[in-house]
Amino acid sequence: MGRGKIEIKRIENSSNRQVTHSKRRSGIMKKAKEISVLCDAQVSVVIFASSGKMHEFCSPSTTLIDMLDQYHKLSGKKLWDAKHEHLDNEINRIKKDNDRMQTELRRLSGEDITTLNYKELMVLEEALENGISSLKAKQMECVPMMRKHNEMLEDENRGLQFKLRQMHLNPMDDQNVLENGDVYHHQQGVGDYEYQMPFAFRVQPMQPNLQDRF
Amino acid sequence: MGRGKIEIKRIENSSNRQVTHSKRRSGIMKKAKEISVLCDAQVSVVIFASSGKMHEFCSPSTTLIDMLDQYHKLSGKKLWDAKHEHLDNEINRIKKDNDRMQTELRRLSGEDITTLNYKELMVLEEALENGISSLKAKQMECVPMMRKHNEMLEDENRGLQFKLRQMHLNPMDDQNVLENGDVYHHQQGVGDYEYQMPFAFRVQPMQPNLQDRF
DNA sequence: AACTATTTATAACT
DNA sequence: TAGTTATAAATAGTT
Repeated sequence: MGRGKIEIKRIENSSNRQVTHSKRRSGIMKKAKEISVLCDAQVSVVIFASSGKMHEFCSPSTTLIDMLDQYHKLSGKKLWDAKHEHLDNEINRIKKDNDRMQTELRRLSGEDITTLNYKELMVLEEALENGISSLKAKQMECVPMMRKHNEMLEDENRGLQFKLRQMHLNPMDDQNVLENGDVYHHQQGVGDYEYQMPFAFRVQPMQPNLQDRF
Repeated sequence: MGRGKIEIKRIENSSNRQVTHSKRRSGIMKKAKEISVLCDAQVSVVIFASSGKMHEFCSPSTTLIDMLDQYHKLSGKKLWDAKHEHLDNEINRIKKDNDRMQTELRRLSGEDITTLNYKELMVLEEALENGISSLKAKQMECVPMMRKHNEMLEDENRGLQFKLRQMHLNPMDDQNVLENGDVYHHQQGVGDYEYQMPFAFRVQPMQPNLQDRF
């Protein structure tokens, strides 16, 4: 393609060679860019002139490093030294572990179990039941602590209610002004008659249903 | 260059894209070879199709590794170190994920929960309960299949018992020799009186407790 | 670096 | 999928 056909062999004239290099290089780079766009391909071109100058093209969707990674995987040829290979292997190993655990977690949470057969479902069920029973055992250990906590809350409750009663008996006292500066107002549903009742009948645990979990 | 001019943008038709990829790729490879000969250049071309297939050209006087070494020197871009760092980062990231999932799995199986507080235990419990309920739902889908299987087993059971009774009525007949060549012997706990009873009273499901799981 | 005659690449078609 | 052909694009030799 040109004024005359040329034989494909080294151009001896250095100047001509340089010109042809420049022209053809830009041609190749253009073609590389075009195929990457037209065909959604990842392309890397690296050209060293005999002068030592380097030129490169890499499709914008990727990097040379990523391409070399893929090259490594697909061709099987080892481009890196042993150290990199070791890291690569470790990544693969950990990734496998990762996938395995991810699958297991998903299954334990009830997702992606449609492909499991009956036997696998039974194994899964056993694992879940074991987890539940261990958990219940652990929760049992909390009972005494929870009871103590409950008692503390009840005490506090009594104290607060006492304070409220005091305020009612002595309205507009200093104690009537709460700590944040707001003036106390009656809460809905709290009748005055409550303040005449003995403490013991009025105190309610603040989390009455908590012990239902055990 | 062709029957018509085309715009340089992704070819949507997959088949056309593949054909164009193949044609243009061979064009680029040819050009790469030509410039390497004509201009005494070192050229590396690597192309990944969107299908994942890889093709490469490397001028015969060198190797990809040598070229990457030169690239390293000339561009100043650290392919190795960058690669190394990149791998290290990825390993750390994945390892963190790994640890997180491992902990979660251990907790779901009831281990290492002594350090959890009450709130965390409740979250865990909820996860386990959700898993169980999803699982039960899935198991319910198996009921019809299991029932069918049960019926098949019961039928087979009837057939076998009938065969056994025949052998008892006609001892040392041809039928007395089982298919695998063994001679039939009484099984423990099967009394002769059974063979006088109507079928319907003797047949038992082979896995009587199977349905208890549901 | 620009031009252009010619070769080469390839888009559409078979 | 591979081969053909009309046309677009690349480029060798020239200015």
